[in-house]
Amino acid sequence: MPEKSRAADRICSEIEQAIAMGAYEDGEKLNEVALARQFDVSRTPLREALQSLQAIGLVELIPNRGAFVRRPSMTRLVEMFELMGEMEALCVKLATKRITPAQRLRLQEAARGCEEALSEGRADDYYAANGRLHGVIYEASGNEFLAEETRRLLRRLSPFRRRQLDVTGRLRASMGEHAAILEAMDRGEAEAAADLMRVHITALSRTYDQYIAAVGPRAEAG
Amino acid sequence: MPEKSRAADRICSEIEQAIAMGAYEDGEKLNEVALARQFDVSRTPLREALQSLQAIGLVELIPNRGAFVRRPSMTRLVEMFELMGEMEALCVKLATKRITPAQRLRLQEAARGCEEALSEGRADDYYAANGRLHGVIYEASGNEFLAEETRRLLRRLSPFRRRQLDVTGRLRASMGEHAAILEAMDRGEAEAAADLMRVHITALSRTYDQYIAAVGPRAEAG
DNA sequence: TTTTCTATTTTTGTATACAATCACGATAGC
DNA sequence: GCTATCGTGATTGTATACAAAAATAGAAAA
Repeated sequence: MPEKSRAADRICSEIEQAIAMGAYEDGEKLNEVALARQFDVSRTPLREALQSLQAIGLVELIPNRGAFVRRPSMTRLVEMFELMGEMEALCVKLATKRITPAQRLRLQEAARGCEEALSEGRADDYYAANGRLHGVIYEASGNEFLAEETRRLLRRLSPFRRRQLDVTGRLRASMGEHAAILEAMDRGEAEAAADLMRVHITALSRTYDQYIAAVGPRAEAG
Repeated sequence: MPEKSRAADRICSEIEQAIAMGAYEDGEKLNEVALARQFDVSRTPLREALQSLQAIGLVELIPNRGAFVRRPSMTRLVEMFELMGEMEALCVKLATKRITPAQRLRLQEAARGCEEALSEGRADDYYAANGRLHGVIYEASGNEFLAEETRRLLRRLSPFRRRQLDVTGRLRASMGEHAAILEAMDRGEAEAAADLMRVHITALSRTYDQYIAAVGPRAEAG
């Protein structure tokens, strides 16, 4: 697999990772030439990467001033999760009314995938199936724009995710919540399903809290 | 007022306007050198502008392929408004519980501003006060991230807005809806206030429909 | 000491040059 | 005739050079 083209993208990912790992202080200024030297590229692709990072919200670009790291505080992560929960809840609410038979099948398939992966203790498979399940719900909302924005927020939260934390007892509980959501959807109870999803995401958020508390506001990168 | 620095920003605004006005076909490829010549700049700031436009969702950048115009269809605009309505409704729901006394004062001030502007027939003042009113609600949600994302979506919708369309009878109706929302908030009825806001935004969306229908999928820029 | 202005240095923004990749058409093979 | 391969031109990605703006430091004045 060639991992070549688009230096800008590669740099963006690396810096994203570094910021999430706490390698930079919040508000810290990023020096373009220094970073360019560090990644062994010119300033051109580096500046592109900085713009991409701004789109993700990890840096703020101030004209004629430079790029400043915007590392989300714990408060902000909670805020982001509050919105994530509401958006997923909205997806479920709309999906309950709009889901197509084909989508319902894929939803059930994903749910089965979660069950099997969990019973066999395959964490990676569980996360994959879990991702499919949520993805189908976004799609079934019938609002492609909402689906895109939800995926975008998910991606924005992902660098701060630590899967291992889920592996305790949370995984099994998560399964049960999925089942409850799907049942509510089957009964056509949109609001109930939405509420369950909101709680489901909020519960997820707590594992992030633990991560943040563990890593702290300032941690070293590998 | 100096309108100088940051050619990239200027270009971005101009292209944004052009796309909104229908100067480009959806899916049309944007040639970098041609655009650079057109705006009399080099490719460097032009490419920055294209990235900014991608962040707004008006173009899609495909690696090694180029920039392609993504003009929202009527369907997509409706989808965007559906989400906008839900986000504003969420802001109201949270604000009902979390609003501070100071914010409540500013909310009432903005509402008064709307009334006065309307009674005096000053449309511009109305839009300004209306913007303040919604802005205070975003802020009062107590979720700064939600507020930012809502503002971002508002900005993303704004190029497709045509104020004149509101001036018919919609303006007065809008006022009444504001009043109803604020009253529900005062009574602490979060869900009711949220529902009112959702309807309020949806009603707004219909004026956009009219605009789209009038301008058509392909219109000429000024 | 504090402030303000200025000269210098640093850093950002833009233009240009070069390299890599893609699109397209011609040609060869089946 | 159809497909595949290759070569050429066009287009995107990156590096470098230059211009403009801001940060810094130092000196002069209050």
